[in-house]
Amino acid sequence: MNDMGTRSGDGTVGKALDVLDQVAGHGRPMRFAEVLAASPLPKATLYRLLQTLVNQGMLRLDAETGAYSPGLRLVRLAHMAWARSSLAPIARPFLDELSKDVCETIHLAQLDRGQVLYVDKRNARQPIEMFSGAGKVGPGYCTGVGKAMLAHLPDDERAAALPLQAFHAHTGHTITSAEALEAELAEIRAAGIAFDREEHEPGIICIAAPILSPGGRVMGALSITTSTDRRSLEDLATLKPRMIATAARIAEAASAWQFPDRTET
Amino acid sequence: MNDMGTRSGDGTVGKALDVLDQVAGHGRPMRFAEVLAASPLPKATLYRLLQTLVNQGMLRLDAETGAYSPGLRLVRLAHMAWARSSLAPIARPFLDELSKDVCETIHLAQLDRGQVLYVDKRNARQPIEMFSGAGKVGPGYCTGVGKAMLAHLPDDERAAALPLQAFHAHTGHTITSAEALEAELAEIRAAGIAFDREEHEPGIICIAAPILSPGGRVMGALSITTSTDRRSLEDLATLKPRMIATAARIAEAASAWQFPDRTET
DNA sequence: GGACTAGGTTCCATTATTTGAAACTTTAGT
DNA sequence: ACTAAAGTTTCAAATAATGGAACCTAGTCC
Repeated sequence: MNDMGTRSGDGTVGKALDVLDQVAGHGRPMRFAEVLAASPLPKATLYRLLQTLVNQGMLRLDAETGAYSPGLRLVRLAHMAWARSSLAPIARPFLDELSKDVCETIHLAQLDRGQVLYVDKRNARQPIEMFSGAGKVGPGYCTGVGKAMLAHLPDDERAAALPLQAFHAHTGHTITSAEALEAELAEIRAAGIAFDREEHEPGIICIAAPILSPGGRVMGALSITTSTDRRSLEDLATLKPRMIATAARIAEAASAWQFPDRTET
Repeated sequence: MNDMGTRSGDGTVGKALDVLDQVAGHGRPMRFAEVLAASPLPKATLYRLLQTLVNQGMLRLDAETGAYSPGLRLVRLAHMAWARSSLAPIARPFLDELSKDVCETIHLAQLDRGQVLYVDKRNARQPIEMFSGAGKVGPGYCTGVGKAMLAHLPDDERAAALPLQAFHAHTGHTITSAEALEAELAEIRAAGIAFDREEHEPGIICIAAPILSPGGRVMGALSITTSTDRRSLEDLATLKPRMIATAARIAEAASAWQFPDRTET
């Protein structure tokens, strides 16, 4: 519903993946007509595309209801992607430790096209909520992790990421312009830490630290979230050293995990 | 000019997904030349396909090393697929309970083209091993969950699934022919429960129950795994009532979760 | 230093694949 | 039985994919 100029249709494959996103992103199984209504593609084209995707196991077509839903092949790919391309497996022990330490919700996130992609999570209460946390996306401009990562992006990438932000005013505290965000990012860069001051949800605040490679590249970010009636921002700020330390240890572990190829300059 | 027996075939999209599988399935980032060597596609074609996949965020191309790895967009899709098309989110509380009850490894699995796809897992010791369990695939003919699911498949689907089995003799106990498997499946169907009698790994046994919809369709299976030096098969068998009960409750919860469409006949 | 080599990228005429309006079939509603 | 809507197939035209070969580029060897 926000910015339309999404992925430029990379030929047939692009279209197919768009359809996949469409169907997978929808909250429940979609009938053909529904998909058709939501897609710019003509009937016949869409039809064959869906057929192909089902054939490939990326979508599942329920014979009973004739509705499409994400296929199990995605779960398989999912595993591979998460296990190898995300910080989550590496960061897990550190998150566990931090979680035991401070009893608050913890997020581990990475940046994907200017958006925040949560790749792991620890809940205050529950031992662990598995996939339920991993894979979710959120806005970059009004979350702690988002701002922490954007702040430390190289100039050109940051310039590319800012126009992708929706700048929707979720609350009265939300930053709603690229200029204001740039200013905030500069502060965050200087401070080494980011805060979410009820910018996304009223009553919800967080402190976030970027995870930077030895070369200074942004690898991800982690955050501790709480609510204003449990803790104050000042209170959260006292966690800064622990967050920085944890972020550093994750970065170190991630670098060590690098394959014996060329490491960074 | 495609009379050579390509498995996928489905036009450009099929090829692209094959490449995706190839790269994601490989244990570590792949350089272009590596992918090329492992692919039947000509250089230029592969090159453009990879470009497209990177463009679409399904793969990531590390600028430093020029190596391809799974992209974060997959993680996003992953989440959706897992959250909506698998039993895992629904079954979680029941698995937790069962896990607390019996202190053994528990698996939740679904069937994907005759193969077992594990969608959730509880470890005996460790709190939870996250993705490390979900997304993995295993053989259908020599695992408890696999046999439990195959046993309750409708005749035509079972007939389609059996030829997909590898029937590799992992151990001396492995069932190595379709006929023998059919006989075992009939027994399992009658007993309502399946055992893995060291058929996959020596010393590893398990008891597995199918999760059947009210209409009798196979939705998945769950299993409790242990080793012969900790428990005997007879010992495991005493867990049967609890497994059946848990499976029934999961099935019920899953049915209740069905969207207000047409429910099963 | 120069020339060799392997990995990576681009060109472009050819060709297969995709396209989509429309016709057709099936399913659901009255 | 009739009608409307959803789903499926057809086929000529248009488009996008193809892949052999040329072309870079960076590293290596003599």
